[in-house]
Amino acid sequence: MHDAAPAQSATLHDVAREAGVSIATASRALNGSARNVRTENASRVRAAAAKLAYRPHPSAQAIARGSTRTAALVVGDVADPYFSAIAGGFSQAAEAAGLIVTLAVAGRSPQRELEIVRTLRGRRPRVIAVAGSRVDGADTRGALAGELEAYQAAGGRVVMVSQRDLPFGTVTVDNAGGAHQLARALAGAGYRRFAIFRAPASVRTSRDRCEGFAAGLRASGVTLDDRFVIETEFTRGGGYEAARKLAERGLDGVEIVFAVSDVMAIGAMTAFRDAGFVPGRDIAVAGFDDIDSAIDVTPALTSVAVPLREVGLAAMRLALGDGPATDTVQISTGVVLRESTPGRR
Amino acid sequence: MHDAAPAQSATLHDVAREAGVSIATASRALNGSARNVRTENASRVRAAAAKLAYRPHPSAQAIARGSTRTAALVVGDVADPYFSAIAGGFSQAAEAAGLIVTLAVAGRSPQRELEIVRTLRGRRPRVIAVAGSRVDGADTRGALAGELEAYQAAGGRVVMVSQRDLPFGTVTVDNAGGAHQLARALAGAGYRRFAIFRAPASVRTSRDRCEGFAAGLRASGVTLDDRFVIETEFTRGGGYEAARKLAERGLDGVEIVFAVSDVMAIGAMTAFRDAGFVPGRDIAVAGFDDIDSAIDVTPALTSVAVPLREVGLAAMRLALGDGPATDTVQISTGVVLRESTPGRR
DNA sequence: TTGAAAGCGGTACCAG
DNA sequence: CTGGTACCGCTTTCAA
Repeated sequence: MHDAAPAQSATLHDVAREAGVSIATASRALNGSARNVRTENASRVRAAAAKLAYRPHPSAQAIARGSTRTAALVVGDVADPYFSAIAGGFSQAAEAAGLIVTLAVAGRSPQRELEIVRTLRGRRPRVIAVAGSRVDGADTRGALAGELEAYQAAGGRVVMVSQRDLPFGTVTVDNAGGAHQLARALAGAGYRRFAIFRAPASVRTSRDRCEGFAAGLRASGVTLDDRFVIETEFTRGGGYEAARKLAERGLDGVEIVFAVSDVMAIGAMTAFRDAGFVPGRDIAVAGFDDIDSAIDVTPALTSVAVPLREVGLAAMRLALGDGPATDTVQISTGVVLRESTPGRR
Repeated sequence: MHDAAPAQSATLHDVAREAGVSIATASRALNGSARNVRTENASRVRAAAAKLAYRPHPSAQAIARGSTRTAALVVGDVADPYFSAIAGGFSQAAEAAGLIVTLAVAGRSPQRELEIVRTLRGRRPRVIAVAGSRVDGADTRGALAGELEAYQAAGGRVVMVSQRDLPFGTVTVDNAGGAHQLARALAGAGYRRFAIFRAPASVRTSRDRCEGFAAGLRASGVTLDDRFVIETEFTRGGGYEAARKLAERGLDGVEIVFAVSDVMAIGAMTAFRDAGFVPGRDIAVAGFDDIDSAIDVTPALTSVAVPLREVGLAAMRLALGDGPATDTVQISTGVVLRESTPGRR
């Protein structure tokens, strides 16, 4: 006994034969634009299709009409709540538009990101959205831009999520503005001795937040001691490490830490606690993003709310909209004060 | 001035012409199986391809060779750390295998899940992995099974993630066993008056964990009062609500809550705290999954560790492996005791 | 309204 | 080893 040949799924051809019409008619009845099929024929075709469990072959359609029904999203790391929230919004909007989402994970490497965009482009999605952390000065940047430009020239829609540094449609988050406001609010709450946990300067998001924060302090007349601007990894682990070191030195007189992302801030809080300091009492902590778990940690984390789902939705809308392909949509942010920064005095 | 025609990307045809060879040779040089192209020709073709920035058209390849290079993953909700961790593992393994991941979000609705699988199937991915929360008794179950069977009969690989209740390859998590061990450990720590926060009985994962836990209590000689088996939503909000109500009644003498997932448990802890009870001191809490944030909440959450990334990896391996299409891989779980259950006495 | 037929971008078999 | 060519499944003129 040998393997049964895998049952091939029915093709349009089969449906047409079953319905006793030409394959052209079948095509028109099942998908077609101008509905010019006699109702009787149409229903016979539909019946045949149902009977045979016919499914159109998207690849065939794609190649025949020169366009697909997919939207591609590149993220740094799906498991990071920042990206997964964006992905949630994006895929919701995509589904609403009848598009299937193709997800690629770049693992925060510009090199990998470039490879991915190259591959993706070959698949001719209707839109490519890139939500990785843009990194300055990467030698791959020019190549990435070139790849995306070529894709766009061939009719694709490009959307960048985060900062505008390439000439494509962009959904920006008001990182600098949010950080500025946060700094003012914290200075207003009486804090004077700040530390900042930031990612390497090449990470744009981190840099923008950091600069906005510094500007906000300046505007509030607070001096920021550069020794306390600590560079670490843009992850929970990075936040943990930075906090651990600071705690080892007995906090060095620092009253409050601003970490450029909530995951870093949360890691930092745990590190402080592990070292015997009570976050919110011995040391205040603030983050950025307002991810879901910000309200579930103790004390609840002060943060800058970024409507991440909305960012994903906006990216899709921008891609599908008929505005110029280089529009920028700015998503605004807002300070949320919680118990991790009770204030001084 | 009118729109420039979108620059079409180069086709194999163009490459062949540029290289001065036939399109068949070009195809062989660029992709082909048996490499039987004179080296000189091969390099000319490659040069031409590079010059023209040629990318093979996956849809065309798919239709020509009758198979795609994609793997589809259906999840309940990308933004849920449970699913996003699985998605992370899955896409890592997929990339390693040269497959592109197509992600669909079913929003925890069996109806939507069915529609999605239908659509997905049409796209002929190499594998379809379904990680949604399997729900018993949904009238769509038979239809789902039928759809997947047809897909499999046509040569596709199906992998279910969670429990084995359909005759496909399955990655199961030892939900019952882990919950059983957890119950024994907690009973051993001196707890006697338990409450359980569970999802509706139709949600298999929840039921398995619940039953395993109850069995573990029985094995430890602890009686579980049915009044304290509380049904709620399988989300953070569900955990929060259940805890809020319990707190309203002054905890009713309950010493410890087992929530069938960490997100529920974390929501519950926040609710207890909001109501003025200190988790870990006034009321112990345990969860399941051991998601990342379990160690960042206060007190750190006792849980059952489920290696979620590993689940995703295993799903992909199972799909690509050449074992029988109905293999089951069991992912084992382990109790992690933390400060949210300090023990009594 | 309908069918025939010419592609869409590639693959693979078959002679040469 | 290489080119010619028949498809793959579907869409879309073009005539009838």
